[in-house]
Amino acid sequence: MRQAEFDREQVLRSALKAFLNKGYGKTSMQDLTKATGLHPGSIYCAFGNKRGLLVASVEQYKADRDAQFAATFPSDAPVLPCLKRYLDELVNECHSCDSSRACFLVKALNEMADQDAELQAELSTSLESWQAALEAQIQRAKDQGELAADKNPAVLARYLVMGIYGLRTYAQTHPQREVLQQLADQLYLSICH
Amino acid sequence: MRQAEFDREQVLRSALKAFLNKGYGKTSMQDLTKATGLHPGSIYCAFGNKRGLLVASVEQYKADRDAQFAATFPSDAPVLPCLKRYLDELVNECHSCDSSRACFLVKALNEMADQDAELQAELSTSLESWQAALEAQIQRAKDQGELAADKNPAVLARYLVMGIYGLRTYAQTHPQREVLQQLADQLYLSICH
DNA sequence: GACATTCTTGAACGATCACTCAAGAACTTT
DNA sequence: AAAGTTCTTGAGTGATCGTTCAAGAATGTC
Repeated sequence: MRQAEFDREQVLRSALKAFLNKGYGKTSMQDLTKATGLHPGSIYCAFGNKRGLLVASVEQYKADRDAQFAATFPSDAPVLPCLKRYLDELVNECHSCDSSRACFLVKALNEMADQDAELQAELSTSLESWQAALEAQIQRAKDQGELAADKNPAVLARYLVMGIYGLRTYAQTHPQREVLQQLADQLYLSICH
Repeated sequence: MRQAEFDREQVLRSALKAFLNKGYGKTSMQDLTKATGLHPGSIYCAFGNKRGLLVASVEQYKADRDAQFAATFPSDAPVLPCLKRYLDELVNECHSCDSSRACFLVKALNEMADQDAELQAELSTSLESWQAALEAQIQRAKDQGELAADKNPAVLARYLVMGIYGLRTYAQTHPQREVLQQLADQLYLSICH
């Protein structure tokens, strides 16, 4: 017996970065071997093919984001300050130079949806569960009296998701911190009134 | 002398549709010859190369959108009803089956920005001038007393652009009319208070 | 109707792509 | 330390890509 020599999570994060930089279609296997340090044969042994590496990268991304989400919204804390911090972190991420301004799920969806129905379905349900998690937090805020009783959490969550999509897109032409921060603040106020 | 046999505008709209369907990278010249009815040589004669066809398509798209914008915002009409109608048309467009849910400018920007700085700059300025046109309308609404005097047109226009980006992205996973219409209405209210 | 000019046609080219596989390297077991 | 097993290596494969170009078709001029 002999164990594989690479760290799967690290490989997936490297691949993800490569995909984010160039997009799936224009990331060649050569790019991926350089980014991950793995040779073609190893990649095909571990992930089947290029698409398999993308799928695995998506899952890793999802897991990382879920962990980050849970850390930002502790279950015993007031919700609205956490939401504010969540948006501030989003602004930071969009402002930073590395090309993680776009959400990987949305970017993959935009590029692949027309040609890969299966992947589209998986990405859609991931985004759906993210929206559901936001909705649950808004519901909790309502239950705790942080939000007016006449608010509809489902509607607010949808609007919030739309706003975050828009913010990430806007950041691609306007990465200036002040602009993004102002937009995020307006979005926050739209939710809280 | 002999004139070219194809209608340039129609060719560009066909090419644009092909690019929108598959994305620039995955639209092959074979796809483009089929979509436009032109043979490779004719395309290269008229537009230089594949990228040239994209650039020309972008310009055609821009011109078409500008005309549509001018038609939606007549200079002698009240602004807010026009804005409402503008958003309703957007909902219609996102709801329709053909794959024009994404703005071509944004789609191209997302796919090409990292690899084509020149195109990125052109797309950015196009989007900028669109935002400026929206800002001018909002300013006019303010001047005509349709909006409160303490509103900042530049800030509102930015927020509106962000919201439209978000709506178009949201439509890619949720093309249902009711959902999109509700989001558009919320966005409209965020602008008008 | 014949010549000159321009446009159209589509087969062919080099480059690049995702992917394969047989040989060598490295680790575990005995 | 030697054998056995698994992982690693990277040159090679067929397919597809964007692009070219020389020959043929169609138009305008005399």
